[in-house]
Amino acid sequence: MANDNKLQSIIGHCKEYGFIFQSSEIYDGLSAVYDYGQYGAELKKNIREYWWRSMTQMQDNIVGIDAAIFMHPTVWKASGHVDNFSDPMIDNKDSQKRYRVDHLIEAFGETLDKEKEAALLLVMNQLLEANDFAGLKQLIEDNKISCGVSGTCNWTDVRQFNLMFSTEMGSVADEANVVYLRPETAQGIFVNFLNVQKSGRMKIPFGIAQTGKAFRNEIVARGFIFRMREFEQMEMQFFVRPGTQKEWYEYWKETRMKWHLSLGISADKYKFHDHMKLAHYADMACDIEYDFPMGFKEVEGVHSRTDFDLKQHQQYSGKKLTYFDTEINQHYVPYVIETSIGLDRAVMMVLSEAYVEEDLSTEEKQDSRVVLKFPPMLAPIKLAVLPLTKKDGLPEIAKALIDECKTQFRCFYEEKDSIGKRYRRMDALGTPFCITVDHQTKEDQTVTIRYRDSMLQERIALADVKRLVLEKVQMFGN
RNA sequence: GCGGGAGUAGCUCAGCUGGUAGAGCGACAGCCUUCCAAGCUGUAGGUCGCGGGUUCGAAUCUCGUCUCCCGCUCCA
Repeated sequence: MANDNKLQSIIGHCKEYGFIFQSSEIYDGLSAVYDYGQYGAELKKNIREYWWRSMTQMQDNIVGIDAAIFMHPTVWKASGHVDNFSDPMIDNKDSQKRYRVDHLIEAFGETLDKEKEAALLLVMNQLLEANDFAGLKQLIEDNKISCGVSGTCNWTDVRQFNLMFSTEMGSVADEANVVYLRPETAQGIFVNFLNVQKSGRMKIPFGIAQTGKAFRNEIVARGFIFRMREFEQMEMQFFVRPGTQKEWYEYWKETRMKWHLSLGISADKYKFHDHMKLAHYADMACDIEYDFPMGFKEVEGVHSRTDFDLKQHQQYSGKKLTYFDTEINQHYVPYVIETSIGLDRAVMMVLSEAYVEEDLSTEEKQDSRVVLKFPPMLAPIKLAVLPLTKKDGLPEIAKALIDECKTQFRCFYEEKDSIGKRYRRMDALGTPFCITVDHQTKEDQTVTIRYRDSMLQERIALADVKRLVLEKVQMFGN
């Protein structure tokens, strides 16, 4: 319950302080679509940047690309999304339970003997292939398949939910011009596999990374920015020699977990969730789950995708997508290990982790603050410079310091209200460092630096500010 | 999609046995010149989510709709 309140508080805080707004709010909003505000955009950009540099700059054998959202429609036939990304569903009217039709029938099949089960599944698959929804409903009714909750056979019609958005390309809106908004970014990498490998003279094992928007027409999209219809993925496809996928899968599981821990988040907030039921392309798969305010939920997936995708594209395009491995003198279609993290989920994770309501009450008075304890490298604003008063030349000194620092990192200037109030405002935005310029600054060129998390203050030389902050906000220290 | 809850100022909410809106905080301007919010003065800001109905009159009653939250469901 307290966690429900925490999610509410975070959502409210995000809106009030310019991190995340609902899309089209003045028109009542658009369901499950959100906009990033002035600070949210900075935060998101910083997380993306940290991921990008971790996965490209810091790696010897991974390069980044930026593929288009639109792709040839056949891509999605080859990937299996046209056929598998839409699930026929049926509801039981009495229990209000919804089932995927294939799951419902398969579960019933397991109660039959082997022969009958096989016959049932054969019929089901034929009907699924033909998109014969009436036939599927008939099949359910003929077999008197009942709802596990209500026990009745009072079913709605079978309905289709296609999770891909589509639109038309070109001026003529006919069937031939339908294009999809990509439901995942991965295919942009697979179709460019040879382009990158050849032009970059890449040798296996190597990886291709990219970040970008993807779109899914979720039936129910909820949980703030956890499940949105338009979202951003950050993913990397690592191409390996067939047979070595197991070791690389383990390698990337571990490497990606280290990345998460490098955000300063403790290990007990994470767990791996191995997939028992694998997607059609995978031979091993797991999720990295983070303990969100609403419980452990997937933030990242690590999948061993085998050679499924490249083989499919090879088949559908008629183009060879093989690699010649000079070490073993062999042509082969590489196997792929995928790491795929939702950027918006990462934002939500970082926000959940950072958001703290602190009770600062003393015997004399009640006091509290809301503080976002972002890792400094991710904070939207790195440094606030605050003149203690707005006269006696203090603002001039403060502004000169800002001018000195703003080429390197985001700064914020504020002279209104009491110094304590300004500190608290910066806490609410997650600014890790505040510099206060006072009268003593004019005497000895020192200022007060105040730390967000500890609220401690110390006197440092004005000339050292830029270097000190730069050291603390860099992404990769020594 | 089903069930439950909610929508009034930037935020938290009051007003809801019908008579066209208030508080606290916040914001802005000024005073104070203060090293951890809540000192003083002043100002701005709301067709009460949207649409229809009942009524002389609707924030209030009623119907519809949109959005958000929770649970179920779903989730490559």
